[in-house]
Amino acid sequence: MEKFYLTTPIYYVNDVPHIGHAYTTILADVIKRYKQLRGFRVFFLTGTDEHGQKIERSAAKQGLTPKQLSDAMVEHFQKLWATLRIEYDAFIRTTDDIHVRGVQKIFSRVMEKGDIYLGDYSGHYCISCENFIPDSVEETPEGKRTCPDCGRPTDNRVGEKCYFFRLSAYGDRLLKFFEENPEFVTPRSRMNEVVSFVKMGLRDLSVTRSTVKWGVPVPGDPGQTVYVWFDALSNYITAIDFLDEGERFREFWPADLHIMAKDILKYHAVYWPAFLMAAGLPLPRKELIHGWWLKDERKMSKSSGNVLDPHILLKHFSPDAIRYFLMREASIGADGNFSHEGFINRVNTDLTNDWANLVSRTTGMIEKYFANSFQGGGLYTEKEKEIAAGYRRLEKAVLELFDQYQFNRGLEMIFEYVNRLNRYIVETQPWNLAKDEANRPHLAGVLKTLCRAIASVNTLLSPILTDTSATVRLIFASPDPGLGWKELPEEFSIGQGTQLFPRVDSKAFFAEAEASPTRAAAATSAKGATMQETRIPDANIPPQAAAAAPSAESHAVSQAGTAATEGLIEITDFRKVQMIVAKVLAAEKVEKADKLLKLQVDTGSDTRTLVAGIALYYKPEELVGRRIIIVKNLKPAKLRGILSQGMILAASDADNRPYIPILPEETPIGAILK
RNA sequence: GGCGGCGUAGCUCAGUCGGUAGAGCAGACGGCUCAUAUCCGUUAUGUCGGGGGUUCAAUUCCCUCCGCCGCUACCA
Repeated sequence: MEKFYLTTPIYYVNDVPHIGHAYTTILADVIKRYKQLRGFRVFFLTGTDEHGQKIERSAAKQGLTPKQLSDAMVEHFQKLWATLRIEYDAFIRTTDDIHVRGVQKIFSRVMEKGDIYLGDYSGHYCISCENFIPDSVEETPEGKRTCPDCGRPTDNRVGEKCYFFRLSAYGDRLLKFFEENPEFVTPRSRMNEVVSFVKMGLRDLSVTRSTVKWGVPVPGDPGQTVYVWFDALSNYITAIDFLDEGERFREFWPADLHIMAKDILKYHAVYWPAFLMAAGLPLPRKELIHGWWLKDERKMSKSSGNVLDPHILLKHFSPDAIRYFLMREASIGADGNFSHEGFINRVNTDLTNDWANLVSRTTGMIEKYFANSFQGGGLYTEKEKEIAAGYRRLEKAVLELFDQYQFNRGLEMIFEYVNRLNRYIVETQPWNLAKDEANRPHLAGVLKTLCRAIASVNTLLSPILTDTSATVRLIFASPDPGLGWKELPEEFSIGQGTQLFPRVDSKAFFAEAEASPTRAAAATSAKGATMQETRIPDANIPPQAAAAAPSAESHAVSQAGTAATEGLIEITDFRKVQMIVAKVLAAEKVEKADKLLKLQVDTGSDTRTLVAGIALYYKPEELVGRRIIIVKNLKPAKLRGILSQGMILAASDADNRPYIPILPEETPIGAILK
């Protein structure tokens, strides 16, 4: 029996589980059950990431130890997984002893090999981001540096020593591996992203922190703790007894499938394989990258308050309905869109009207015409044979799709067949056959064919519809849970039919959903399932209000949309942009950059650095002493390693040549433009 | 700015290695009554993002423009 080892990311416990976590984990569970159906010996791992300063702090805030906080959060996750019928084989916590010691073992091994070295780093460090400031970030006149990620000034030199992983040495080996295993990352577009990332060159990675106490101590150097990725990614092997390289490890490693959302691709597809190469371990076979769930076309986020809490769905829908919707509605790789209308529609149409109703009308007729028990044989025509043949064709096609994790397309085909069965009932008209005693054998043949078809289809649905498939199996007394056309005997009885999927009344649902204050309880960031959320040092989550999604206001306006108001903004929108007068104190060209000028400006309230792409047209000395207009509240961004805290306003012609408005000498510095 | 992808019925999407397009949902009409007012059949609509080119013929190939998404950058 072939083995199959699959994993979800371990979820960071700074937040309660949201729909993104649920999606990843349900997907994993569906794959597990499907693989079992195909005869694999499956091991399914999930868990939680519990280390880091963030946990340390929020625990302190609540008067708890980090472990106590983690324990409470872990309970949330495990409860939800149980409710959603997730059957994992192991739940790893990074605070587990087996993990801590396992990480230390890998660390030591890589260090002995020489790929982890003690760096003599004496630069700046940002405490809040737990990150080093690269040397390319220049010092301010006061000897401070600004963190490129959060914009906070810092002159901390706490990280004078830390350990680095020699990632730079693995670029070629990674590229070779990608070339030989083009299917390593699925879908292909994600593989391409990884390849181009590696081709741009890799820098060594700091893998420890002396500032973080809540973590795995570095062996032989307890002042240092192992940092995020080295700690977290290792769970995939520590959980299966890497520590003593026990039977489970020897049996299941390498993993056959790592599942994750797109935001942690780089860490899994670049760092993780490199770590494993360094440790001399085989690499995982495949990584499946899925998209995020959008809510009504918009990204879910705490700030938008549109995060979807699985618990609210569970109040109205069965776990099967939720599992079905998530698997049916999004194709792997693309972002899925979640709307309550779409959800209700999908569940009512497919599950209630088509599938449950098919079961219901079949059981109803068997009860009515045969008192739930078939005695004697049946008459079978070409049509009945075609139903069986149709199932065999269906199963072949569906297995091919499921093998590629294309559950949405497989389910689509299954429901085409369900429709075929409903049509078959109309074509054969059992209620008319029942009127004439002479037709009894044919009537029996029709209904028994339906039983066999339903029992067969039910198996295909069983990885997704865990509860109802068990019920259906009971009703039709089909003992064999395996695949294939179910050859039920000629004489058998069925159980009492039940209502598999109660119809959800959308009006009632919305009335209730509007009334319940969804936001408060479960406000969380709802990227897909992310291993680390805020532990990702350079996660680059795009700012919410920025280009991607229209703001609520502008959306509403365009919806209301007469032509006259199209594209117009409210005065409140305008006021969000703080434009002020600033004086240029100093200007210089940025090294190794043709177009960039670095400016020091006085904003009236502070002195800050701006970088502007104007070097082709303005000389530094032209600008010094001038009063210009800047956007003060623009999110800082690093350009060429320099943090730009704002933006110069300039007119721009068709060739992108800038024309900077220069204000009169007497304009007060810091004056607001409005 | 670079690389990649996308833009097809009111909605969600499939598809065409060139011969003017489909599936589900929503809509309209009809049929059945076994079933959770469910099921089955018939059916309207699309200048297949705009423009140009190659061709007997383009939605499908090429160019260009517009819009959107992803990664990335000396956009901020």
